[in-house]
Amino acid sequence: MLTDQIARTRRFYRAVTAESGALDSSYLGLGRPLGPARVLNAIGQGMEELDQIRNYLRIDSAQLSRYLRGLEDEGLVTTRISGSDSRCRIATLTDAGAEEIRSYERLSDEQASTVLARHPRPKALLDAMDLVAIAFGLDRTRYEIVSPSDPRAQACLNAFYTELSQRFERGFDVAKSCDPDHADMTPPRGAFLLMMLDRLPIGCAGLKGTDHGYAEIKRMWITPAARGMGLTHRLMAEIEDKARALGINTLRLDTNSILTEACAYYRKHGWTEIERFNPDPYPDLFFEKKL
Amino acid sequence: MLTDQIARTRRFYRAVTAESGALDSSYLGLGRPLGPARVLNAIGQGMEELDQIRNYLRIDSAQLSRYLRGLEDEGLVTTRISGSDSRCRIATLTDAGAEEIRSYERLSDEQASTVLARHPRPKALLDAMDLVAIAFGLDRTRYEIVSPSDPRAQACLNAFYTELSQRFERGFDVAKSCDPDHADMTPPRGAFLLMMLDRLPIGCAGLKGTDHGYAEIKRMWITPAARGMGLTHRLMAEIEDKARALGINTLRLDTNSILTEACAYYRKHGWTEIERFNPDPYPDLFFEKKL
DNA sequence: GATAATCGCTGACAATAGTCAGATAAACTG
DNA sequence: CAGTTTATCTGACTATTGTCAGCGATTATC
Repeated sequence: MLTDQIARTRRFYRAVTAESGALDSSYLGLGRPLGPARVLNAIGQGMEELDQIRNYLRIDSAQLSRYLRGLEDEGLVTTRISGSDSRCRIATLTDAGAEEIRSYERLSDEQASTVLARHPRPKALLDAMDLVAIAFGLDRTRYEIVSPSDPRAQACLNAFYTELSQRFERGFDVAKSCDPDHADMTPPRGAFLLMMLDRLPIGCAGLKGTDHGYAEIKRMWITPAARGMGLTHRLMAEIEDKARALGINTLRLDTNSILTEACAYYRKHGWTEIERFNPDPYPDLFFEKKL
Repeated sequence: MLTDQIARTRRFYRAVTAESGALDSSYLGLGRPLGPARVLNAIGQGMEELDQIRNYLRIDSAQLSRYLRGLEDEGLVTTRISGSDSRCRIATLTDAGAEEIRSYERLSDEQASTVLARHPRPKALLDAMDLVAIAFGLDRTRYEIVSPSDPRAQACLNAFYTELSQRFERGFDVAKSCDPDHADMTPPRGAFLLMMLDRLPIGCAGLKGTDHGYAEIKRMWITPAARGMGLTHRLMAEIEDKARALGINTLRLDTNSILTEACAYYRKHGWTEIERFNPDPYPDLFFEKKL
């Protein structure tokens, strides 16, 4: 049975490497050799320090130097000396470079939508791709502090509310819940944290400042495809760090005993159950943690 | 929402290309440049005609020639002139070549099991990988006629029986069903057909010869990850071809009205409902088709 | 403030991959 | 059987990628 699982995994690898042959060559669709194209693309993804680019693309310093000079000659990239350490250099796209990146993006988008369009069950395929992408990308997650009204934050929140309304017997209506003021979840009073993989959010958590000597954790959510992989712990650790950085030393949160995984997590990780501290109708369990 | 789907698809691509960088270099783990390694591997996969190899690897004729000569010099491959067309050549692995392939296989197996071992929900990951692999590999399906006792056939049949026992209200017990004699599903009386993707079966169908002027289609099954993509039709077309080749001109089958997708398919594709023609307790619908 | 370490650059190669124009032999076509 | 097509191979290049040693300039270390 294990050999069967290995065979399935290898079949997957074969399928995607066969498929992504087409993807790799789309880099080349721009009529540029792979090396410089990858560098241009890395810069377009926001990588600036040469060190970072070298590390990501795993190319030699001499190689990168030559690629960069080539891209500079073509007027796609400029480099300047870093302010903080004048040994280091920073690469930036010129307008022409940015335009070239955009055309690459368009091409990739087209390819992606072709893949989806060709499939009779795009939703199932997307879910499967999410699971795989998250499984493989766990080490590349990043955090971002955004406004609670950021569209990516809103997307997470909507998914969260939808899930609550399905899990709670009597449904869930945000309007009836204590929806935190945006100001309370914005620095310096609080924060709203997104966990990102590539450019998509896979989880969120809100830190709501109060005037009562503690802050609350609100709207803690991880996308279903990413559950069971210890991401909750990472996200909580990250938001606790943020809280400490804001000078907060007591955290509270409310939850519902229906959300068994969450409750188990809190009990196991230094949270202690306390008395109800707000009138919100949905929660029935309340926790506190000293930082 | 569509842009979101595209972003998810592209995240998937990024994840697997980042991941399969490791995979690609495992080719190189053998200490051989990518080109010759790919050729060696293609031959190891059973590709023999140079034309076929060139086509699969998309490499130039001159290039392949040189790679082959290099592999010959190393004693990993021999080439001989094809019997049917002496312009063509056939490449075969030597023992040393086969051993090198095996060490590559071991490496790939190890990598695959590492990926699985690292994941907290290997079953979900495997299901997702299957779905993706099948979606991407649809054009590479092959058919194979095997004995019904072949382990791959047995794996399909067990999956089929398990599914039936879940879908039928009173469960399913093969022993109580009319389990066809293996001889009836073996040429020249009949056949057992596997639909393969890479080296794994994704579906099966049995053709059971009888002495009553017709043959029966039995044990028609497609793996869940591959459903909704028109594979039933392909598999049915293939087995009808096989039936014709065996000189069969009337097909019958039995099914249960619970299996709504299957019934809808039969009605739509030239099958006409007929009276019960066997005493099997599980089916309640009977079809016939003239070829 | 001397010494060591780091960063990016250039030069000099070596290895690998891709391309094209014939050459040769075999097979197909009428 | 002459002419054409096909499959493979060789030679001659070019393009691309990978590697190493060493050079200035700058920064870290003691």
